[in-house]
Amino acid sequence: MRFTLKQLHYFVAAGDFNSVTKAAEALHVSQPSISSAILHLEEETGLQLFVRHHAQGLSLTSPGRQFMRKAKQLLSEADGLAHYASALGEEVAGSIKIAGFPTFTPILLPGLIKRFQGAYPSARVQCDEIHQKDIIQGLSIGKYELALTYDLQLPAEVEFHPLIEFPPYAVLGVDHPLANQKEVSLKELAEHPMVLLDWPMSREYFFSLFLSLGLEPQYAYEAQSIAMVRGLVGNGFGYSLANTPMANNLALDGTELRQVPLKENLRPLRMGVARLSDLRLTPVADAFIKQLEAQIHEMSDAIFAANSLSRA
Amino acid sequence: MRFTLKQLHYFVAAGDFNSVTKAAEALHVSQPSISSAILHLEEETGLQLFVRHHAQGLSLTSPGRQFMRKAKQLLSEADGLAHYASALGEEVAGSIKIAGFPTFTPILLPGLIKRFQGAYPSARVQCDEIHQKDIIQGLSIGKYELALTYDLQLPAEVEFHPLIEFPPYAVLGVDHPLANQKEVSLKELAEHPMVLLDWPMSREYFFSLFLSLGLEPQYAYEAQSIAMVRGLVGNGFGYSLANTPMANNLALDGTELRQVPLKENLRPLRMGVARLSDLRLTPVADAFIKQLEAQIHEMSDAIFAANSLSRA
DNA sequence: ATCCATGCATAGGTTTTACTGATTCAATTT
DNA sequence: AAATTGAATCAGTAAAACCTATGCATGGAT
Repeated sequence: MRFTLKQLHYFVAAGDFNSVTKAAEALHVSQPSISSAILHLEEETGLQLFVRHHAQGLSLTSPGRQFMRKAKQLLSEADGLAHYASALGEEVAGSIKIAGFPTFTPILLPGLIKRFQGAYPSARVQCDEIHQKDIIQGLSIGKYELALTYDLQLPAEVEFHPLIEFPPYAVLGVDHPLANQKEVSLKELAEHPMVLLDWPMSREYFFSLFLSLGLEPQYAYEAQSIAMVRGLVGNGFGYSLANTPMANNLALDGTELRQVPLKENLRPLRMGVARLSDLRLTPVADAFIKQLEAQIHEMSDAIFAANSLSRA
Repeated sequence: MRFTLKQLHYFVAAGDFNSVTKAAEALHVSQPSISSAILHLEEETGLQLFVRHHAQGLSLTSPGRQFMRKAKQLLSEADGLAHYASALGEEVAGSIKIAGFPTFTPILLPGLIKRFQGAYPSARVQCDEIHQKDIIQGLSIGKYELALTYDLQLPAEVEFHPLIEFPPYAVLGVDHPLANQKEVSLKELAEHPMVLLDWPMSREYFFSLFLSLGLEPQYAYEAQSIAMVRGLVGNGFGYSLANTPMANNLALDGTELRQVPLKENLRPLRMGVARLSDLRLTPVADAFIKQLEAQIHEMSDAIFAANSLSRA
């Protein structure tokens, strides 16, 4: 870098006033400061920027005027950067990049993002749907400012704020022998074939539920997506277990599903916001968390209503 | 200004390398220099730009990444300004603003500008047609880098390079009693009414020609433009005097004119390039002068040919 | 014509900032 | 446990930015 923003600033002021002295007064610095900034720029660019008039200031040369036009532009862009930075630090503006665990993200986030961007139009949300290991990795290298996930396998440097608990429930095809019960026990289910959501953390969690009661599930199918699990269950391949409440009881192929609560009081999953504990949050992130809490609050009512319906 | 380009540069390097130490090596400065630049920017913007990882460098936070994007942009624009300045100083680029005396400017410049911009496509010429007083004023305040004018009334700080001499000649309507002579003397002309080009410097110059022979012209009309002078002469209001050779012997209204040389050996006008003596010329200006000299050279041949024709 | 005022440039000295080498501190790897 | 990595901190120094005072050339007033 062969010049500083300060030098450009001094030069531009002198050019605007056609006077070193007036520029110095306006900028509250001494006259030699302005003078030397100009001299430095002239030296550096090899251009004669001003014609000096004895005892009556100076005036821009033709190249001086051309250089000044561009210099002003650069200064205003530098100013823009300063404003941009302070906006990032003080206002709800800019973008936030977050990670979401893939089970509930498609249910929770679309409405939340809509709500958030309605409240803060100059903010943007970008969410990656990824698994716990990548969430933790992404948080710790600062790739994501926040993550929406379960409090499982989180290391010490990640801070977790729980928002809602999801107890596990059974998902059954309408033709399943247990589909019409008000409740069903894991013990009963263990007799039947199960469709497993074969995801890193989910797999162990569901297995642990059976294990805690001394049971062992029979896997009929290990599917890689929730849509596939629901399709398989809808087509009678077996029951499945889930935590994330879903407001839709049709699989993608239109087959019908039942959500049935479990008799046993099993360890629920706690969903919440995870963040790096020593990372200062931006205003966007703070605002996003607030909107998230409100959204969860409203949704738990809706979920409760939906659950009531499915029970009826 | 709350940050310097250097700080941004250091920060961006650290962001690119995800390492303070690597950035320091790359920029050939010490590691604390980079560190403090980052700290300063974080302090100044109020943003946490990096997440520090013990013993394994650092990584950009989400706001850090956003800030870095803009910072890189600003740096590249600063670089652009540096290049722009050095182009102005070293290449034939940018624009040149010149002044031209209004008599010959419309004859000389259109072709010259065409030629010049053909040779240097990234250069622009802007010419004001103004009178001597404004030319001198404009040169001395650096408004014009060059002026094409006569060497009359030029102050000491203006340097003049003569290019061509224009002897005065008579302009007559075809029906003028003296129109068919090969040559005409001022003495003869002084008996007839004259159409005067009533311009500051021209007025005195033409008068001085008569004065030098102890004559006095009779002004029939004092016109404010060359077009008007030619129209009046063409319509028989009187003769006129001119220096600037013109390749067209029709007035704007189509009436015909004759150019007749003067018998007396009168002081010609010297046309040339004027510039402020202590103003360093840009490469554009230098190139323009060269093109001008070539143009004048070619045109004097053409003018000579035209004059011969008018004599025949 | 002389004197004063104007305004940029320069000089000398001081304060501020920037930079470096050495060290510390925390975590990671061996 | 020891060695290594890599950022932060510290203290000393070099550089730069800045200010006051002065010089110098000119324009305008008396």
